[in-house]
Amino acid sequence: MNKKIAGTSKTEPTKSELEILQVLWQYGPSTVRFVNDTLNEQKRAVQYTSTLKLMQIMAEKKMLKRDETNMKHVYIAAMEEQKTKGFLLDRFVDSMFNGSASSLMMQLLGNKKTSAKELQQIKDLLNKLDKS
Amino acid sequence: MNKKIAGTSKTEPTKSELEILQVLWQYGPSTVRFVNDTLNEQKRAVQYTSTLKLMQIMAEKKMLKRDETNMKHVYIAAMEEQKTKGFLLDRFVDSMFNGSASSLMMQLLGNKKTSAKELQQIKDLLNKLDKS
DNA sequence: TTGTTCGTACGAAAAATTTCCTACCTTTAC
DNA sequence: GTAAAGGTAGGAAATTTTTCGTACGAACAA
Repeated sequence: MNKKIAGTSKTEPTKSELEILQVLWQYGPSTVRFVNDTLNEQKRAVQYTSTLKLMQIMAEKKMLKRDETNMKHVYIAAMEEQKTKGFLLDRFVDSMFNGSASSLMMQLLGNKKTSAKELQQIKDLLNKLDKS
Repeated sequence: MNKKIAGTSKTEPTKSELEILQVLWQYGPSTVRFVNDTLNEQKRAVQYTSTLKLMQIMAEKKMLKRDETNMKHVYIAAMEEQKTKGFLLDRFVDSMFNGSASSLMMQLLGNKKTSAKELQQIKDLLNKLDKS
């Protein structure tokens, strides 16, 4: 009746946590200062200590590792980018499109004018899959 | 300072709200009882009054409309399925894949989950886009 | 009638998430 | 040396989201 999917780890990043992960994935191991600056620049206003606190929590949860040898601690994403994105994407497709990738594509292509270049890349991708 | 949410159109369903929207999109106008039963069957254990409360809140926020002519109120999704899904998908792609549809595809197809049939449907879709 | 079942309304608690204040230490500039 | 700048830790508050208890009215069967 109320079944959980086997293997679903409890490590599910919240929205803010995901933002931080994105920065670490994109730029690699970083200090809190750098992450915070990047967030403020790319996303939204947020206080230094808020980012700090969140990253500390994430480290506790083992989402991040950190190098404390220096005073400026350096944080590293402990969740793999591909795995995490794959997991989240799967769940997104499941809950929003009944697990149908083509439904998602339809929505994606119908909704937004995807550039010709994007389209071509997708086609190439599909062709590659054919041949392998 | 702010007392009402009504005007503040924050068109962003939470996780639970989205679950309810899905039921209404899938089955059309429904009573709380039906939605609650469906959630318990398809998703997870949740008390009737919890679902009721949430749907009342959603009605306040204008996410749902409701017909009160009968004792059993009937709720209707006020957010369009396509629009909402499109919006959420866009945001998902933007935040997770830098807005790149092909990156998303790559990730999606890299996951073993996509069937051959799905692949074919996606190809057909792309071909259709070519011709139009 | 009467009691059981099913419905809504409302308040508030509980839980989850996010934010920031304060204390205190280290490094750097002068 | 001293002050300013920049760092961490931790607690607590603020917010958002979710859950549920309680009250009470309507429907319905016996």
